[in-house]
Amino acid sequence: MQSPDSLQDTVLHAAVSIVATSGPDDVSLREVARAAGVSHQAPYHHFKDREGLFAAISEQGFTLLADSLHMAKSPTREALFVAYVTFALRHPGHFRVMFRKDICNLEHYPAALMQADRAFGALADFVARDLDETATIDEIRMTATYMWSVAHGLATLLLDGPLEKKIGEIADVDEFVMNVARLATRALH
Amino acid sequence: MQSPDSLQDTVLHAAVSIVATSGPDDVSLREVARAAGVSHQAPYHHFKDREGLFAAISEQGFTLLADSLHMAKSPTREALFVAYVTFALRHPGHFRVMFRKDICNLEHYPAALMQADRAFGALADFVARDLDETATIDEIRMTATYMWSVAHGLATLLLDGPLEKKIGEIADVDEFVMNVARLATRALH
DNA sequence: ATCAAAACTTGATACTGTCAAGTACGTGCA
DNA sequence: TGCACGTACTTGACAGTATCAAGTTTTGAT
Repeated sequence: MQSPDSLQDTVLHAAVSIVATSGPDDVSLREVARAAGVSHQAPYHHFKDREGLFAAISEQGFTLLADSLHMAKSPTREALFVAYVTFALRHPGHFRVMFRKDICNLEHYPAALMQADRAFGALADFVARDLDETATIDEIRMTATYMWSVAHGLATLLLDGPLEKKIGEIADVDEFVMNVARLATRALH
Repeated sequence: MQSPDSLQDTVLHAAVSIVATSGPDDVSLREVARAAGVSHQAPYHHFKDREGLFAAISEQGFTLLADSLHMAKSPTREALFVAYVTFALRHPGHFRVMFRKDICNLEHYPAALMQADRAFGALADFVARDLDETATIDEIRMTATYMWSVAHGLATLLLDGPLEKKIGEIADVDEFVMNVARLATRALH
């Protein structure tokens, strides 16, 4: 995207790029150091360890996602779906890390956790506004879980799953996502 | 589960167990070799390399999943959902590998791919039978994608995602899954 | 009994994350 | 000006890893 200046940005950018093309397992601190033209230990001054690097990617990713979801002013249900899936497809280098608790447990990174909560808050707020006032807490929670599941499932299946190879056959991916979104929202009254 | 006898089974079992508790990244061929009490190179006689080991896990997992989905004789829509999610929660050591294309590209493992197709075929067949005859190919494909997305999204969010920490609060996980399934199927007429 | 293949071992190489100890440099302060 | 100190970075070392190569043992069919 941009041309980063600080080593911190350079390393982060290189790592996201590797995740986007290969996956998190192929991110090596020594390789991003080489990519930045510095010694193998230089990145450790900006990230505590490998997990810290992934935490930074997660935080940036959830910030972008939360912004995307909040951006949709007076969104429709379909618009939220599409925003979620679109984020995943346009930022694979972030999305592939954000939910990988095994490589980065967000519980240990409050700043990242806050951005994650902000993203999920956008969905919860929408659902609370969208359902009529007779809805119980359980109904709201169930509905939010449902919406999130569809969007997350579709995003992961499109991005890395068996649907990926069929994307080529789909003329307009955005329209396909929108159609699934329309189908999904039919479950809500 | 069982007490495996052959080294191949022992190694496979140990790997699945590590994935279930820690994740695929913590699977080391040397560690499973140690667990089996053999030299660090012994596993290579049964699996071409690390990816081959994951392919074997995937094949076993998709076999189990396909069996589960086919097992549900004259299934309801909800039963299929529940079967999928239940499989993920009861076989995390398999499920966490089956969709990780970065550590194991099924395209290179025909036997595993066949089991995967068998699992997805179960869903596709059901959808084709479930929709009325006026449904177009696109509608069938869209519906199958939708159902799969909900089930897959819910499974991953429950297993590894932010919903996991809330599982404790959910009195009856099976009932919770069933309720989401009921909500999801309301989208289908 | 023999012989070839399968199952397994030992050894080496190149990579990784990370600890430990250094060096270079800018900035505030006396 | 000089000097102390923290930040950014380097060099070096260690243990762990996947995997190649080459050996040895075990086994099973003829």
